[in-house]
Amino acid sequence: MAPPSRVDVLADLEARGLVHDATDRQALATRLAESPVGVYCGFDPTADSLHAGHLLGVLTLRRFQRAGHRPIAVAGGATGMVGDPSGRSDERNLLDAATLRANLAGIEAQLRRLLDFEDVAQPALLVDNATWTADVRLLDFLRDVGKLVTVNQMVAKESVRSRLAGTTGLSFTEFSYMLLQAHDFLWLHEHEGCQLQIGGSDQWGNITAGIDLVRRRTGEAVHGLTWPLLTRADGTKLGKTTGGNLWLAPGRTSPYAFYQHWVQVADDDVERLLLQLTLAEVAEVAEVMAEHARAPQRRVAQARLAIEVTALVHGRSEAVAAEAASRLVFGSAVDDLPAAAYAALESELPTTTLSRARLEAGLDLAALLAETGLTSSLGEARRSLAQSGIYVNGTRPSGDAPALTPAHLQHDRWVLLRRGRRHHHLITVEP
RNA sequence: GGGUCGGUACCCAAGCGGCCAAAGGGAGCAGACUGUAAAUCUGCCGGCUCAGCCUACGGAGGUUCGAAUCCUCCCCGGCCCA
Repeated sequence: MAPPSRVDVLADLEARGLVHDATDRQALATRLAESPVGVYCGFDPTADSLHAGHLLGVLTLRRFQRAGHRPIAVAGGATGMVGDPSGRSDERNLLDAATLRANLAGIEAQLRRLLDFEDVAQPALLVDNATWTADVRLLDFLRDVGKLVTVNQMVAKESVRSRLAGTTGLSFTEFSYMLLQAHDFLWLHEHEGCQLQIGGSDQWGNITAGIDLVRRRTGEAVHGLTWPLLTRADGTKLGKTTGGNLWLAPGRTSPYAFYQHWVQVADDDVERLLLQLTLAEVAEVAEVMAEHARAPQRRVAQARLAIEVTALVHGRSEAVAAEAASRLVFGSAVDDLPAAAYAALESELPTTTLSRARLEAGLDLAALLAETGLTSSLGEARRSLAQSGIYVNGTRPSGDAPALTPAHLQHDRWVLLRRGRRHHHLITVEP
């Protein structure tokens, strides 16, 4: 099925539940129909990798691109120096220049892989707002930008208001963030033909600040659109794992762990995630959901979500490998896997290599669990053991101080450890 | 600058000289039930060489047999006044 045309993007976004707020929808629709427009979304380098939350921005840019518009991804080399107060209850710590540079390089590389720069009609554009901001002189900025914005308007923005009302306060630096972002929109409008800024709903205030600035400076009407923040059905934040964020960088969150996160998504969330985090057409998602409804225990919707999102971020072959490993490990007969299966698991599961000598000497299982990181401490290892939460090759060990011995080796080489229902770790012994 | 209130474990939040590794809630983890879902019930939930010890209640000192709790100074934040 063909992606929506230039004209229907809006309707498609709405069908996916991706429109939280938009400026004059009629005017925006008209403008989108007229001719391709530049669409801008910013990504601030708060870490050296993007995380699951950023996927919405990336994908929405892609949706516009597929519909024939021009995506402009802005890496916030300038705004990242200041820190966006939106949606935060306390003051950010400023990043030092070296960290910022490293972060910027990290997310720029990811954006390059996630967006299409080859597309002949409307190749994506990736820019760093530091290129047009770094050399702006303070006095010029105050005269050209500051003069066009009243503090009254700024104070009225939700992001500022909540901080003024809260217990933490707001530094002038963060207060100014909005002006920088507004200035970005103005610059992109004047130099790159940008007509539309998109972002999460927490960006609404910053986006409208930019729209106002453009109107005052140029008299032209530009547009804004936000999507609802990515949350779970129960309202809690999505894209967080136990260890923190769900990162796109494979070094921080392995493709297998990334894949697993999406397979484990709740039924109540899976449809929305399919709509919002994959490029599958709306009608197709409906089909998947219908199949899922017929046999929810098969979890076809979650499986589809996981493979799609993982493929998007890590590439098809990584996604397929993660899926295959998942099937092996969550399949029924874990104690009867062929050697080839174990070999495949080595590159997917977190793995620890032990010397044969250590194993022959007899290894305290609790200590090993802590060593491998399957449990976060020795204490937790003992607790899990006592609570029957640990499995060796799919079987619960018995006894007060269970040990790992050569007898546990499968194919004379591997042991599969598991904590709870879904945390696996592979032990490999040198041949 | 003055006054005042506050800074407790991942988060919120009690404690206000010993019974405090610190109530309660949330999050998280495990078990039962399941479908790698939700809901529910149960247990756990700082670390360790684990009947004990160590680290911890913004920071540094001090009083005391003993301090998260009292005193001094400092740092950070809110509010009010200037």
